[in-house]
Amino acid sequence: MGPTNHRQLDFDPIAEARRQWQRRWPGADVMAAATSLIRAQQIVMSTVERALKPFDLTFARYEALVLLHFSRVGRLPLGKIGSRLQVHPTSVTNAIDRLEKQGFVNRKADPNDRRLTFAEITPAGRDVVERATRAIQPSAFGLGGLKSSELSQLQDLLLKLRLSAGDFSKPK
Amino acid sequence: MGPTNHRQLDFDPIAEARRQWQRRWPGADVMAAATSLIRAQQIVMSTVERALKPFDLTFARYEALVLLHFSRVGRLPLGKIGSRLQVHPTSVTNAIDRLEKQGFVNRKADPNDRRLTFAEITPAGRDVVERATRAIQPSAFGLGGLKSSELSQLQDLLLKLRLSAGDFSKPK
DNA sequence: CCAATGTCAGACATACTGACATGA
DNA sequence: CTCATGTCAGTACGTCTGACATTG
Repeated sequence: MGPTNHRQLDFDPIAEARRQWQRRWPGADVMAAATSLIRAQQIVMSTVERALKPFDLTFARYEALVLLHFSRVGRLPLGKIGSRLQVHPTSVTNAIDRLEKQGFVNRKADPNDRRLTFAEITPAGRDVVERATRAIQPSAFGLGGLKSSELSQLQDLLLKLRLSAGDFSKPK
Repeated sequence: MGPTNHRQLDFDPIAEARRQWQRRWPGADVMAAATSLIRAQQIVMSTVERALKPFDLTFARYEALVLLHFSRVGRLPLGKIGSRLQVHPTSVTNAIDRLEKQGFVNRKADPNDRRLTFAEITPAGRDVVERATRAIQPSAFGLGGLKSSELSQLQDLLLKLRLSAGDFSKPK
């Protein structure tokens, strides 16, 4: 997931691409913004994964653990995890398989609707989330270069983007 | 790569996560921004990949083709492609293998330094890039919801982020 | 001898498809 | 019957590690 360790370039490859793109095609600005977004995500992702590695967690599994940790009773049906995290059902099955092997969650059947499978976080699971989260903090998710005002500006823009793309429907 | 088709949520899962995070851990704002970034990237990525699918191109291979198309003589050493696109050497080998099988690039040895391998874009390659790019345009890379001023605001913030993370060294 | 470049094999992680069993 | 939920097998892709041959 994380991108690679590479010699640093001494120029902005995106600015360069934008220049070239502009010569032949429309939409150079959208392209540049999109590419920047992708790069930025790679930075964030690799920063977090580096911090999670000692705990043998990937970001996907960490996210699932956090979600369970936050849930009222420490358990959620797999389907709900998938829709919250926007991942494919089979990916959820896979992630939970892994977490179960690691002893961080258990599977439990729902007595009421026996089609459902709950994933329930274990004490060991709660423990790693806490420790992993502490390990992530100093890296600031790779966003340490932004001021607090810039962070919220960024969030606003991304929210607008997500809303327009139908990431979720208008709350209230 | 694109994330999944899912029932739309009727609330913002990130806002919800931020609320919960804030109760127990510091850095809720950074977390929310980072998560938003990841989601936004998924939107952009899946939009582009959807548009590229008819051409049997992935985003990685499309990027490589664009890079070659933009290059002076239509050819670059594999290593250069890797550092520009920030991908692992083996990923480059892999992508070029694919593109070669598709007839979009050829490999050529460098007569001067025989350690180097050039990837050279073919006429068929130039043709798909052109067509694929036209196919992407209407989707605006998933960024159609942002005004032009917002796009450049976003770009500025991401540039700041990339610079602070050492994505490349100060130009000029 | 040492460094750089590209390739290969093997291991993972995620995503997607299609099929399926279970149960509401 | 149908629909929903989760699982499984199989496929594809990209990333990474470690080893290697070639060449400068």
